[in-house]
Amino acid sequence: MLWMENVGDEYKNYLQTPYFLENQEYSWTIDGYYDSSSPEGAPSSSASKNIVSERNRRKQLNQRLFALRAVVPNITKMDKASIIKDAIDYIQQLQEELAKTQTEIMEMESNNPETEEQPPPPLPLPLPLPLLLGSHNANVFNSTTSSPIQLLQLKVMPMGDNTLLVSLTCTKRAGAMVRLCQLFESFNLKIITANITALPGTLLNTLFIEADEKEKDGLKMQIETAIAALMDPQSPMTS
Amino acid sequence: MLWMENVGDEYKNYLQTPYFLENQEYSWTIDGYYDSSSPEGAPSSSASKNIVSERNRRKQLNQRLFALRAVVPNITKMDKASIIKDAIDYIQQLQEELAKTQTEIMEMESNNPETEEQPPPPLPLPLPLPLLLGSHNANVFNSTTSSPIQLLQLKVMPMGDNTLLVSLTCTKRAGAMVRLCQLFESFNLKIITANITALPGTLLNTLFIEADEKEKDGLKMQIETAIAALMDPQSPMTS
DNA sequence: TCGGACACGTGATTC
DNA sequence: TGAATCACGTGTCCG
Repeated sequence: MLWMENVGDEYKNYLQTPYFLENQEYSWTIDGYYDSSSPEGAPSSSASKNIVSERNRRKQLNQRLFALRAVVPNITKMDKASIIKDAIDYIQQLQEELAKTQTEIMEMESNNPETEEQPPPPLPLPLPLPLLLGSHNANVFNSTTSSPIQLLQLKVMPMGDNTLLVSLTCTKRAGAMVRLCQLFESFNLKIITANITALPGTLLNTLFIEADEKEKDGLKMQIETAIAALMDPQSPMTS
Repeated sequence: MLWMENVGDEYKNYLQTPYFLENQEYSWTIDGYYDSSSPEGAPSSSASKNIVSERNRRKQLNQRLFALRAVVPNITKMDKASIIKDAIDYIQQLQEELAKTQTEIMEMESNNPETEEQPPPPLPLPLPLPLLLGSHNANVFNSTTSSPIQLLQLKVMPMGDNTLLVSLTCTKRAGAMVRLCQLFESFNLKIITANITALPGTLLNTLFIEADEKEKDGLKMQIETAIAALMDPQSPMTS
């Protein structure tokens, strides 16, 4: 806890009241640092304005940090830096798990296309996948993320020597590279070599995957469907 | 950017030299505050020890904050408080989506119990939902996420024609590519061309960035610190 | 006693 | 100017 106690002391005055009123007693003079100036009248000595401003800034920053700590489970140390670090790790865990579960859903859907004729009522409606991966939804500002990626070209070719060549071209959108990387990483493929090149307008992607003869067809299908799901439904390729 | 420039100024003294030596000139006497004590001999004036300590603490905290910003997409304002706030919102979005997808998986599985024909693959076993929000603790399976990325080589070189060349080599870890992409996308750089190549053990990254002469130094510093923050602290490069 | 973690007041900078 | 943000040095508390 250490510093939180002090923070608590600080918040005791703030959190309960929307705004702290009259903190003039709070800005007590340290050994008469500032008692001299400003005989009175205009109490804002313009220097102590900065003081209170800075105080509020620190307060807000600590509040936010506190809120962050509340959202992240398993905070080990209450250290400021540790809180941020734990948050980072946690975010990465969430991202990874999300990618995993989503690809899992995709696999299940592709394996059981008949799942659509189930009882309509409960059915939360198998979300359109592109929306899922790209989401962080309710994005007013985030139209970039949800802006569709257009698939320009996709080839998945067996190559002999137990390798599969994937060649992909698509339009470049904000977050496109991230989504592509997440997609392929979530596959848990044996990637021999992967290469992504971003040109001004487009994204080129080439990867060599290790797969024995039996796996190839399955993998090919899997990749194609996953990519198709990630891309714009109106894309020239997916139509 | 605002405050990052100052950070750059701060790092100018750190990143290039393992430790800044002889900061006695740096701890210049403010109107002769501390000039009196410690004639010499023991250079650690015990007061300036605190100064350097505090400096490092601030540095680390900013690094962490920067790393946090790298993990969260769609950072709007570079404000410290805003970074934390965006991170909080993002975490809540992730938690929500994860809960959705996992319940979806559970429903699908309960409807199609035969989908278990794939026990051998990773299949992380859909967690019981209540465990979801609270947990993510001590991930047995997820040691990959926390496995550190080691920075093997980093060069940021001005190139004339208003371009900056970034050449990066690091060890390949799960999520490494995703994190790298997020990092660079979050910069909002004018990327002329980017290229990521994944080899069995390592990750090669080359990008050309458009930046006029004035920006170059700032960008260079910014990138170096961001990368350093993303990488393993014990990495041979960051030491 | 030494070091780590913190809040504080201050000056600088930027818009 | 004026408000906002930051880094800095400092004193203090605690293990």
